[in-house]
Amino acid sequence: MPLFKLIDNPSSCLTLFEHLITLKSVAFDLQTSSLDPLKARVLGISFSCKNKEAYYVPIPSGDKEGSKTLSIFKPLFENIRIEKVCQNIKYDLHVLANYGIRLNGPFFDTMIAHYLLQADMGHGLSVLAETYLNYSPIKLEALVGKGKSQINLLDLPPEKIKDYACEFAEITWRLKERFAPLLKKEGLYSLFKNVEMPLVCVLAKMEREGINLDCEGLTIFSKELTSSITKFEEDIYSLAGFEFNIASPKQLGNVLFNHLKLDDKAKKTKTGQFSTSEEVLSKLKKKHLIVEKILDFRSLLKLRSTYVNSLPGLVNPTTKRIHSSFNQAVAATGRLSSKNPNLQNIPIRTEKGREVRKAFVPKNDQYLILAADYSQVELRLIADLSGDPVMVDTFKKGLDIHTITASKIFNIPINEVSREMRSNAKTVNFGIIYGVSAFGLSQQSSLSRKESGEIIKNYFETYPKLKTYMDSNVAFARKFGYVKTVMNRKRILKDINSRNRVVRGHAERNAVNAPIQGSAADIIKVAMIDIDKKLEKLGLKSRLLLQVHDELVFDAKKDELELLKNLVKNSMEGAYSSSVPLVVDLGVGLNWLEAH
DNA sequence: GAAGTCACG
DNA sequence: ACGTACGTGACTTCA
Repeated sequence: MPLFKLIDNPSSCLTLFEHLITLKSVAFDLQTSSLDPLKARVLGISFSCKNKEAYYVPIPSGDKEGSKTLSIFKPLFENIRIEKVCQNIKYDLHVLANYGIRLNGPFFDTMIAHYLLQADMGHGLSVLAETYLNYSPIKLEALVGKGKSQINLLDLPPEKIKDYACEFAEITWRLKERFAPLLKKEGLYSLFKNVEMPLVCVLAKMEREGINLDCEGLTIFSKELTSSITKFEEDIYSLAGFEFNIASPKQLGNVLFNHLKLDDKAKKTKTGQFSTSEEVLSKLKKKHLIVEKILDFRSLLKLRSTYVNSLPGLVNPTTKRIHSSFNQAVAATGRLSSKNPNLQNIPIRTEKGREVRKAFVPKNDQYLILAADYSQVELRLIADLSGDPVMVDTFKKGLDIHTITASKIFNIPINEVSREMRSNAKTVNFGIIYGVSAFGLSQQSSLSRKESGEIIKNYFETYPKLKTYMDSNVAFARKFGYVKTVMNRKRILKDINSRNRVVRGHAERNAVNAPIQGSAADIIKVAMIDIDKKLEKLGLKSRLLLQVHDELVFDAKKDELELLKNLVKNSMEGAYSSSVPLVVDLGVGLNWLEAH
């Protein structure tokens, strides 16, 4: 039987603290009043630093006393010599920050450790315990119930929480013991120690900082959208001859293909329904006036529901800012993701969409928005990694890669490259990163399938080492079952030797794409850590707010602007030494759109 | 809760 | 003859 002990009086708290402070590493877990890290209060802390042993310290309710118990452990949390072992440490970082406690590293986050070991599996504590410790932990549900009758941990006495909380910390401890040697064995320890763990703090700061939103602007825009939407709705009903729910793909498909018979061999989705996707509808524009109206209607509806109407509701009433959360352990390639709200997919491609981006504004009139983005970072990386002399040369000379590509694949002088040619070349360049096929390229561009095939052939003749590089990635994956990035991040490709060619094809494209997308992710993470360190060291007021894969967004204090621009550019461009220069473009403005 | 669609890099 | 570009998250409909 494990030793799980309830520590519920001041003197035993002190004894526990005096023990823990002598250790090199401590696992802990917080029980809290809310899943929202910015408002959660601590109800209890469990500690473990030994197999089969853990302690649960309940925090009495009422802020004053809560702070008192927490303050006993504050020197432990802030000690920079004691490793803190947690499952999803960013959450604990936030909750302790709510009490003015700064949780200091070194950190060992078991969730992120496992993300590096097996990116495309789940990283929840119970899955990990089952997989690595052959043990099924008590479910939170067993304590608080589920659905409507779910209660808050607040309403449970400490004795009922003790076993659950102790177990959580003890499992976290044991997972660390498993994962630390595995990370070393797999060559992932440096990425873990020097990139992912320091990044946790940076992300926590970004989330806590939030970003300012111009809600009034959005309210006005929402009214505009609504009147356009109503107009389109009326037009669509009259063109169809009756009313229906345009937002229902099922009803829409019925109207377009059964009533109006716009296409005899209309594409179906995998469930047998008519597809009404933008891709399908775009090709039917010429057949009937209704089609374009539907496309416009849908794009406006999307803007209104996903952004214009919902973002203001996500402004935190206390801070008056939007606090997204950045997930460090979901994207299989090593990228971050953003949710609640997702600030990595704010519109920019259409005129109406850009109105949304305008609503992201500086903290106050002493600040501006600074946006810094890597120019074609993935193509530069593929040039670097393949060592293709033609592509490397193009970037070294600072030439426009898409124009040069067009000139070479269409075999015409640079100054005769048309807009359409450049655009097609750009599509091919992107296609390369994704693992092109003639079909895929023809879908994305104005080219036929045959033309696409020829262009891909030309492309690889132009950049011969790119083909070699892509093939070698696939061959590597076949042999070892994974591919890796410049910082040794791995992506396991279990289907790379599958007998099913669709499944295998997907894995093969991943073998090409993951090292590129993942390396770009590694590099911007290094830059973020470096920038954060410098902002801190110089005591600047400017703040990193968002990361959008190849872009960083800042609240830039006006009197720090020049300094900040230099600092950011240098950190980003210097985050990786490549045989081709990494180039960062900077933009400044009164909102996020202007900063581009 | 799955499916379809669409916003971004 | 097959199915077909990489990675995410959020909203609406509908069973």
